[in-house]
Formats: sequence, structure tokens, C-alpha cells
Amino acid sequence: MKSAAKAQQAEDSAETGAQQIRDAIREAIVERRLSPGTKLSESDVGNLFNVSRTLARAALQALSYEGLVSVEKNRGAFVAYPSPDEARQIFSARRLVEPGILREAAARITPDDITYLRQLLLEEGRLMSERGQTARRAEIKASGDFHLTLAVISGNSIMQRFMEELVARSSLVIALYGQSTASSCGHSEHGDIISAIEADELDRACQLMLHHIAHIEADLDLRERKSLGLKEAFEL
Amino acid sequence: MKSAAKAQQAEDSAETGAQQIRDAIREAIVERRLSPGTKLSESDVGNLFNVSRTLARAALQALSYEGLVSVEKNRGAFVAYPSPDEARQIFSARRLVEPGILREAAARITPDDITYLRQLLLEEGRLMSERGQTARRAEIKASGDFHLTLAVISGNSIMQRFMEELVARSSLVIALYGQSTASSCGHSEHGDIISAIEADELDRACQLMLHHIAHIEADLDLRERKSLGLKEAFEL
DNA sequence: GTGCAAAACATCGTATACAATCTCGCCATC
DNA sequence: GATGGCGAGATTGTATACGATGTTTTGCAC
Repeated sequence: MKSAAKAQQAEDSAETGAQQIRDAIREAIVERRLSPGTKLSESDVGNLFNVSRTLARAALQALSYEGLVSVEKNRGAFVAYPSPDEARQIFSARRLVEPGILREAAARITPDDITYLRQLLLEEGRLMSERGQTARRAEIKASGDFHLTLAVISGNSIMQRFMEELVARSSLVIALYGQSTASSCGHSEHGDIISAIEADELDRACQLMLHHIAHIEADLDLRERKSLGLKEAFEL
Repeated sequence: MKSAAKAQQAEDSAETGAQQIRDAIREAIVERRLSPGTKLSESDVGNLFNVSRTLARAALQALSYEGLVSVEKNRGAFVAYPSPDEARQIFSARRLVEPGILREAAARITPDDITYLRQLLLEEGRLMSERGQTARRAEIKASGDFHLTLAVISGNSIMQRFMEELVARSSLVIALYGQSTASSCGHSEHGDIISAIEADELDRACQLMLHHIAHIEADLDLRERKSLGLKEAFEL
């Protein structure tokens, strides 16, 4: 068997048009070109991609199933604005599933996969040292790709889809509540995890993963930002 | 705090019409009134619910995101027919997440929740002893509700949604590959798990859960049923 | 009777049209 | 000056219409 990670890119492609729009918007959200709360009106989306509202609507619906946009009845679709509680749930879910995914991935991993992961890391490191918006966006994506690739290697496409959702939503949460400028502070931690897998130290790898997730979460400021557009907003 | 499990039923209701159709079809699938492979044409669904194809289509799309129906481009939607490999992935995913959910649920469980769970079990037992199709269907649902309720109690709505998907798809798998007549053979196992939680024996509860899932899976005959409408079908 | 081609049919993919609902500004009123 | 209703505009919810694609059937040739 070859590397499971690389087979990934072979998409069915040519999906039903709405899929392409969905993917485009998702990418924009994950890369933070679209901020939480931004309104995504069906007409605007349709015009932007030169399709009818029908397809725009379908794409937005799809994104709402992934939790990336929230559609409010008769009001429209908005880029999701996860509440602090939602944010905690997202990371709680990640702590719940990622160790398990890691274990399954470790059981099936091939040398090719490890090579691929290390390559990913290198790329990530390179982007970190670079300046500029595009580099920043690419870095955000690369950081998530590490976790995603582990899910791919695990061979369970259901968990893989779930992780895609979790990583995408995590990106939203970090955009909203992240404090440190370095978006993917724990770069080296990814490398440590791979090393632990290579050394067959599974328990340690899981611990590292948990710490890594906790580390990301620790960088968030999850205090209720209740509207507070009232007295408190002006008394200082 | 009161019982988390009961708050569940308070739905937003009145969702956008398509939701109702989606829920109706999902229920039909989970209760096995619709068999895997059944064609769900957009027109038929629309006529059945007295809505246009637009809404029918939206509902079917939604179900395809949950993996309960598969839509094939230009051919139509069908009740999903999970392959043996998919079936294995579904149960693998359940083994991966359910112990974690159980742990979180145990940490937040209230006496009211336990009462509710035991009530669920009683109902399940009653249905098991009853005869008839409707009882059988209700039993299937009740069996899944136990696992779902644990997810509700865990307080993580993301994991809850994921479990809903997994339980629904499990029902499909059992419909396809299940052997034993008793659909939810492991009824007593549910009770054992609750008891273990009550006794604060978390590790044992997790073990029981894993055994329970393995037990369900062991009842499946996951051999490739390749068309076999050929020679093999007649040589005996 | 068998095999292939083409047309008829059914079904999906997408666009457009109309109805329902919400938003927001304007004016009258208190 | 603030408040509440009313109407125009904007946006979503749903239905219908038309073109594209796949499937089945028909019909002709062999």
C-alpha cells in the first residue's frame, strides 16, 4: 500500500456547481477573508459567482450543515459567529476525538505518510517565517492540514469529514477569540507528535496531542462579549 | 440544574418546511419503513408531501449530508446502501467517540437524568416483549435513544449531532447486514452501563460500552454481497 | 429472433417568477 | 421630542419553467 495521505487529492470533481461555490466560500471563511457575522445574501453570492440564487442558496444551506454559516429564517445567511460556549464545545469535541484518530492513524501509517507529514511541516515552517497576508492565510490552512491529514491516514472517512468540520470551525473561533498574533503558535508541537508516532510511543503522542489542543485553546479569550452596548460600554 | 435530557424536546419547530420533510424521511429510514436502495425521486417526494420539487430536493440534499441518502448526479437520490467498509467505519467511529461521550456525560449527570434513562430502558423492554411492526419500529428507535440521550447529557451539542448521524446510519447498517431477529439484542447491556455510571465505575462503564458496540457489530454479516446474481445464485 | 440505433420518456440541474416576510424610513400623533 | 403605525424597498421562501442528461422502448436491419 502507498501513502494514504496523497490519494486524497483525487476528487470526483465536476460536482454539481453548488459544491464549487460551497468550497470557495468555505475556503474564504477558513482563511479568514470572510469575518464572522458577515452577511451572505443569496443574491450577492449568486451574482458573485454568476449563478442563480438557487445555487447560491444550496451552497449556503450546505455550509450551514457544517456550522460555518448560520441561516436565520427570513433574515438571511451570515458567517457563523460562534459563541464562547460553542467554542468550548468545538475544542471539547477535538479533545474527545483526536487522540482516537491519532491512535488509528498510527496503526496504519506508512513511511510515505510520515514523509508527507514532515513535508507539510516544512511548508508550514516556511510560511511562518514569511511576511504578508497570503502567507498568513496559507499558514492557517497548513496548520489545520496537519490534523486533517492524520484523519485521512486513519482511513476512516467519517471521522475525516468530522475533523474537517471541526478544523474549519476552529479557524472561525480563533479568528474571533484568538489573542496571540502567531496564529499557529504550536508549530513545533506538530513535529513532536510525529516524532512520538515514529518512535511508537503512542501514549506520549496522545498526550502531546491533548496538550497541543489545550495550548491552542489557552490562547483564546472566551469571555462572554455580551452586547454590552449599554452603560458598561461607556463607563470607564 | 434539572435534567439535561428532558430539555431536549423543546424544538424551535416551524423550521423552513424542508426541515419537516427531511425529518419525516429520516424517521422513515431509521425506523426501516424505507429500505436501503429505495429510490427517492424528487418529484415523488414532492408529491407525497404536497410541495414543489425545490423543497423535496433541499430535503434530500440535507439527508445526503447526513449520509442517509446518496444522490447520484443526474440519476436521483436513493436511501443509502452502506458498503461493508462503510459499515465498519461507522462502528469504528462509534467505538472512538462513545467512550468519550460517556465520560463527559458521567461527569455532568444528574439524578433526574438517571431516572430518565431508566425510564427509557423500561419502555424499551416493554416494546421488546410486544408483538407487531409498530412495536418493532418503536423498539429500534428506543434502542438508539439510549446512546443519543447520553450525548445530550454530555452537554456537547456538536457531539450530539454527530451521534445522531452515527446512530441513524447504524440503523441502516443493521437493516442491511443484521442477522439476529432481535434487533437490539443487547438490551440488558444498556442497563449495565447505567449501573456502572451510578456506581461511579467509569472505566468499567466504558468497557461495557465498547463491548456493547462490539456486540452489535458482531451480529452483522459484513461480507461483500457482490451482485452474485450469477452462477453462485443457482449452484447449491 | 437478435442486435443496434434512435427517439420517446423520465429525471435531474439551473434559472426565473411570484408570494411572504422582514427592515427601515417617514409621517402623524401624543 | 419621543413613540407608534404605515408603506416602500429589500430579502428570503416556494413554485414553476426550461434545458441537459440518463434510461427505456421502439423499430429497423440483419
